[in-house]
Amino acid sequence: MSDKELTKLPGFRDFPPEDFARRSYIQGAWRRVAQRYGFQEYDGPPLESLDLYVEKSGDEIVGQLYNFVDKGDRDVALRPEMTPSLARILAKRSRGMSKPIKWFSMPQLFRYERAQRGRLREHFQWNVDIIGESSVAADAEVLAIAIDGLRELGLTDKDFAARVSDRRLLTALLLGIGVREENLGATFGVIDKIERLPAEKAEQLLVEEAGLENTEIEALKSLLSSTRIDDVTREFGDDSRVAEELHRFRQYTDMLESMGLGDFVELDLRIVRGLAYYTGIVFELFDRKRDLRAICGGGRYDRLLELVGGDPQPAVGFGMGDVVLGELLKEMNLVPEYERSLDYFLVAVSGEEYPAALRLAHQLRDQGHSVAYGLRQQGVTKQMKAAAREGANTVLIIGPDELANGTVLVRDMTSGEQREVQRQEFE
RNA sequence: GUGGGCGUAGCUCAGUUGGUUAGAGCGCCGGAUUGUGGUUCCGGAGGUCGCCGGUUCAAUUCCGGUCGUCCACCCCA
Repeated sequence: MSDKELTKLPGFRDFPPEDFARRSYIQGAWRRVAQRYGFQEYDGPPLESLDLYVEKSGDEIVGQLYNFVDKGDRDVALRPEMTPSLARILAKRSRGMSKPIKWFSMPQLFRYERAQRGRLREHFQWNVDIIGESSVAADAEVLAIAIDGLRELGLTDKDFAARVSDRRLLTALLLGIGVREENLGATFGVIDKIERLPAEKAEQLLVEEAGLENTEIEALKSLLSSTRIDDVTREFGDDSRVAEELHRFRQYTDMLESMGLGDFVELDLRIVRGLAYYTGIVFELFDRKRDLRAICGGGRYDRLLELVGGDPQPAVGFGMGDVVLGELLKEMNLVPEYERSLDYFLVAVSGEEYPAALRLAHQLRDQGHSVAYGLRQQGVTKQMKAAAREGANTVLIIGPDELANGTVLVRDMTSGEQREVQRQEFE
């Protein structure tokens, strides 16, 4: 051993069994829900070519890439998000696949930045995507899955909500209130962070960076404070392009309403999403108390497959990380207590019975039961303690008497009752 | 990347106004108990007081640096 202590890298997590159990609990819920919607699981490599991200994901992501040069002189990066990999995987083969393609994954993702609450250098993210379907029903399906993923973990509409918007709708609205086409990008940028800015600062940016006039700013403020589609329709719906976008957006929310998920969904035009590749409906899931960062974010990205060199395919999906979600679950007391559990624990009283115990243990294992026993010769007390520690439901005791009689003492560890049973009954 | 809090046993923490052998609870190991667990009792192991340097007769304690961690900011898939 070196005298220097080996520690884990900053921002990375260990998963001893208690923590691994929590991770499995979350991932199990994700997997069940995805399968319930008919989605197929896939994965890709954790290490990708740097090029996959530098032009497609936007500067924010590239600045936080966990990247390096490998021994083959290749510029590589640990994947910071899954969508580019998905696009790459599908780029070549999607042409021959029946549509829509409904895939999900739970990749471990990486970024290089200082760790803080809800953000580490590594996390697991549930990714769910529908490729090859431009209908708004696909958008609704994807949001429904995200919501159900949280419902599956015991969260309700009292705990979280989806804030939804549509970049196409927002574009039409901005053009409608007089924002010039060349200023759209900058305006989006300011809207994206408007919640985090003081009001004066936001207005200043809208004038200086987005080139907006005062009247436009007033209209924009009214827009962004709208939480009901009806209000937006009344105020801005005369514009034919806006009306068209509103129609689709209403279909979207109506579908979620029909599913019974209406109470989870709120219009919020301030949701833009930082990622460069989103093209349509976008959404984020937040805890109601707003203590935490976004639990989940997603939307439509119809251009991405084309950008990575594949066939153009409409696409919509989301990513949900395990770190923020884990904190919310802990806060809500929705993480089940970790317990070991075992069907049977065998006790050999004197050591003479060890061969018979091994034989019985293996018969039970062949039948599919979980079975353990002491791995060294110890007194019965010790073995019973071990049985309790491992969470045994039933202890099977074989001593000299049982060995002679061909029986086994069956002890129910919950009730404490025990009875003698012929060993053959377990065969 | 910037600023601040914190770093003492496996875990949660106490303590030392600078002074000999640094403590508790929980956990772990052993025993009470050579055919019976979860309770109880007794005993034990486990610490270079994060690391490096400075001040001092003497540093776990004061000072500086560094690393780690947490929080906030920047940013946010």
